[in-house]
Amino acid sequence: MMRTMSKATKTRDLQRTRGEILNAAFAEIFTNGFQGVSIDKIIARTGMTKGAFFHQFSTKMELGYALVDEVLRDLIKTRWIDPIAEFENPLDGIIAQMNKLIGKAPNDLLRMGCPLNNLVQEMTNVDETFAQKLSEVIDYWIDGVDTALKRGIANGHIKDSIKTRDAAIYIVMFHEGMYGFLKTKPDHKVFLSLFKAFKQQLDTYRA
Amino acid sequence: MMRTMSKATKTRDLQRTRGEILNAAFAEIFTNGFQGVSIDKIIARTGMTKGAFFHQFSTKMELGYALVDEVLRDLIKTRWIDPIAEFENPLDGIIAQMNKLIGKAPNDLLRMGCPLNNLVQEMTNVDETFAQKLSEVIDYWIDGVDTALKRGIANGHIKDSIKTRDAAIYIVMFHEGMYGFLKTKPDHKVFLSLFKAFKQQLDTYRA
DNA sequence: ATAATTACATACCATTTGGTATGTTGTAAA
DNA sequence: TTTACAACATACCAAATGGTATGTAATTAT
Repeated sequence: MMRTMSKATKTRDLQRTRGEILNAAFAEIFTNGFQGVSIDKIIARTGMTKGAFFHQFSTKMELGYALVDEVLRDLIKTRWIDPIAEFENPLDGIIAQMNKLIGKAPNDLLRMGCPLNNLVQEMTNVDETFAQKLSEVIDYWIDGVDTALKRGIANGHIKDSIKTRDAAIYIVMFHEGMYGFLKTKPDHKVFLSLFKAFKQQLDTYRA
Repeated sequence: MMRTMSKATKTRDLQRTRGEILNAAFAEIFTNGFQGVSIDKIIARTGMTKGAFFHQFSTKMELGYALVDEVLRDLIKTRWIDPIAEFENPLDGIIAQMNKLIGKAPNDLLRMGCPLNNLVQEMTNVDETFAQKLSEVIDYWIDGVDTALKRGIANGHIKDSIKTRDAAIYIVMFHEGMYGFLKTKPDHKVFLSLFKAFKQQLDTYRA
């Protein structure tokens, strides 16, 4: 019969271990890039061994794929899609969230860029499967924005003449472009300058 | 006395060798990233040996620095700055060049992105000197656009109320953002969608 | 013409890398 | 309680990596 664990915490837990490895990998890859990180460094960060690693992932590439599917996708959802739903006017939500997550980020965080965008730029040309999975997350993001904009139209906050998919593409591209650009110039003045142009564009969508 | 070379072409030429290595490195790094490329692969492409390589560059990093300083900077000048000067209205020049170099590029080239942006995203967080040198090239680009816009104001094509540096930052960011975004979605429709928004923004600068 | 130097070639090396083979022990079903 | 397997740990390996030491021939200065 099925028994949920009792006594002390289990010392061996497949999913927990997987999560810890993915977290360590995320941090390492975020700062050094996928190709700049070794499996040894990742497991060193977790305190585990190669046995644990290769029990979860058959190759380094598989770890990368899992990271995109299981971590990055969720990150986009949590940071850029779900919060927008809290706003009655999705345009205000998008603007508020950009200001919160990018505009108010410290400079050393800005220099690290966007985990998703970093991988897109590094890996798209290197590995086909990587490219596909990253593209799926981008699409997921675009779809999320698209849906939010459609809600804005139904809400009466956005002109119904606006082509929501085109607008969503612009919005996502601007997020990633901004992230990428601020890596070289992690300056609040630069953010404000770009932010202003972004808001102007979004204003043209308003009903 | 100084004699320019005669007879056959010199078999040994420091600058020529350096150029060949830099060209091979550029191609390799463009497709695999800096960290994804080995010195062996670069010299294999040139047909030279390690002796030649390390006579020019003391480390792999030094090659990267030289690539930014001696190749990427010139690429930006040739592709994105000089051509604009041919147009009386710089805004038209910027738009025409974007359409020419990105809009009319084949899909497999679009998937490779921008050599400069690729390196920015990959290396800024990895190596401080790399970040600095890349930042200098970005600044060089921004300065070039800034100068062009100022000429547009003097020309009477651009409103003199426009803050040219802010506009230049927006323009350069949009180029790199577009390049980066099209890596995941190398689709002409997507280009047109973004291109339209870009042109709309530039229209707000016109006198 | 000769010597000195520079531009490269060759051979080699310590370390790191992704990956494997094999052991050991916690855990759950029978 | 035993059995069986799953979740790891340990030890090891071939290949690739960045880099060096040293040799040699082309070029330049004397």
